[in-house]
Amino acid sequence: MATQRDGQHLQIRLDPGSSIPFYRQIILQVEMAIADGRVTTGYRLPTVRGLAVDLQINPNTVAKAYSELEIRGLVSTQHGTGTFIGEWSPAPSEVDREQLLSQLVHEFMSHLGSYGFTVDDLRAYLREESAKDGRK
Amino acid sequence: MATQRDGQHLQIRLDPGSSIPFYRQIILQVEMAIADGRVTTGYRLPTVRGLAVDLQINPNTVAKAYSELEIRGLVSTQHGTGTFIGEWSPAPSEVDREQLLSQLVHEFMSHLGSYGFTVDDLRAYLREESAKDGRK
Amino acid sequence: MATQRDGQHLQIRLDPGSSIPFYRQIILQVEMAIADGRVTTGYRLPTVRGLAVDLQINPNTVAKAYSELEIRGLVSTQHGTGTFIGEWSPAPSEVDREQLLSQLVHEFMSHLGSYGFTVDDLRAYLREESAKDGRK
Amino acid sequence: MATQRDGQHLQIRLDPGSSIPFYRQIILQVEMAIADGRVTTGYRLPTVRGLAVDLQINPNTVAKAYSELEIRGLVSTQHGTGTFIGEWSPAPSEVDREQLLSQLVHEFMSHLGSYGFTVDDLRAYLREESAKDGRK
DNA sequence: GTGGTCTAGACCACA
DNA sequence: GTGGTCTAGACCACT
Repeated sequence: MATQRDGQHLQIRLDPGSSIPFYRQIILQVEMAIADGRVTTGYRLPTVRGLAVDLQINPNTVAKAYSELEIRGLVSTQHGTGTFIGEWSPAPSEVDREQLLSQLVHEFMSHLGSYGFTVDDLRAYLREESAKDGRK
Repeated sequence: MATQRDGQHLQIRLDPGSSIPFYRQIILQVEMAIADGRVTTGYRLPTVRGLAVDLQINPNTVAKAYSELEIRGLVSTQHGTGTFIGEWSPAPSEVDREQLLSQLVHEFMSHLGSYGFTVDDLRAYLREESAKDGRK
Repeated sequence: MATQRDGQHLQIRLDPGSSIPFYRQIILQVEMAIADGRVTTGYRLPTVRGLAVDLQINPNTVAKAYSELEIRGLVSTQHGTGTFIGEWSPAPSEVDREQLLSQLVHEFMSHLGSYGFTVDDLRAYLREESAKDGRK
Repeated sequence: MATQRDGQHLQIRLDPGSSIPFYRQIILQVEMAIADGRVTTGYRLPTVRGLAVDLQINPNTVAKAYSELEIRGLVSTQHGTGTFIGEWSPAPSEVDREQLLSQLVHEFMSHLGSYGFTVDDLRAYLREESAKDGRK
């Protein structure tokens, strides 16, 4: 098990071949790490320069990613100290959240419909994804 | 009544929020409609101008989409008559469909994320929905 | 009255002497224009390059400001078309909003207290500000 | 009991969200406490280390603040004894106080803005509150 | 022409 | 050492 600890917390990797821009790949990976609970409030992200060297990209690109994360309230940055995972914004009532989710999903389904996908396609896809994650 | 199921065939809808450009959204929706048989050889696509007005976008954008569809051989344009689904319409591969679905889902998840929802919230929601539907 | 129409909608000006960075000055002025109702949903902001020339600053700086506004959901940008004032995000219930405002104000007052300011100082300040605006 | 009103004299609190750096927040709060007489000549400030622990910040930051206060002649440091409010403590001018208040309010408004509140919402709220207090 | 991304590099302020 | 701001300039994709 110990051999598996690597990249357990937050190991950012870029796919230069992807059409997703670098800064967005970083954002997505940080978001995922938060969603998965791999990192939580107070966790310190790699420094802008450090990550830039690691990924062999320009520091500005990392900074742009961190900056967007901060605007969204996912991380908070302390000048001269570093960038940290923030607290989750206070959740509205559970009922409201459920309603909101329902609305968002329905909008999305109508959108998927334009491409000929059905709810079952979505379910199947999520099932596969979850299977893949399990194998990893 | 059956003649009136127009919207069932090809109802193009754009998502301005998506990172997929308009012209590509149009292409994908036409492709997918061909793929699952909602439209077949000889079906007449909406006119460039008509669709542009409908979608409230620049006619050039529609034209670009149609043009690319023609290059790929999926549709053929009859000057002064309209644009029609071609005779030999190679359906997009399952892999392409899966990729598209994947991209759409990931974008949606990122969207959900900004409201603080996780993949698991989505899974849970779909599970509940499916349970409800079962009961009905 | 007609002589007063200038800069009525959105006239952005930078104060190079201010300690507030350029991109933030732009953000603040757009926010103000929205808050004042000088611009509303659908209003098209100056182009990135155009504004940069006007203000004699680097286009990237304008882009950074617009980008933050977009992340916050205040504007929405359409690639190749421009940047537009967005719709207001759907408001939660009035009661919740009132509670939220109350909480925020109380936090702020406690903060002001550390500097020796009182609620009355705040009231007086706002009164002056409103007087100034009226004069303009 | 009167000897226990400690927090009344000088209770320093930091706002990590503010754009005002920590060291400056400390300086301003000490200045303002002097200005409105909450602390006077001979009052002993918290120790550098003690305050750093309290505020959970780097001692260097507290030291920097105290050092600047000493340069301005507002406090004097007695090696091995502590830091004390000086004998001649020029109070910050009214203009400075107004500027500070202005900055704090503007920052707060920007904060409120991200929740969709406007200056007018704030005004309305304060008006209501004042009405309520009057009734009490 | 529009915005988006990325680089290189400079200078500043905070801890 | 940390992050923040700004410039200059290149290249790309969308309308």
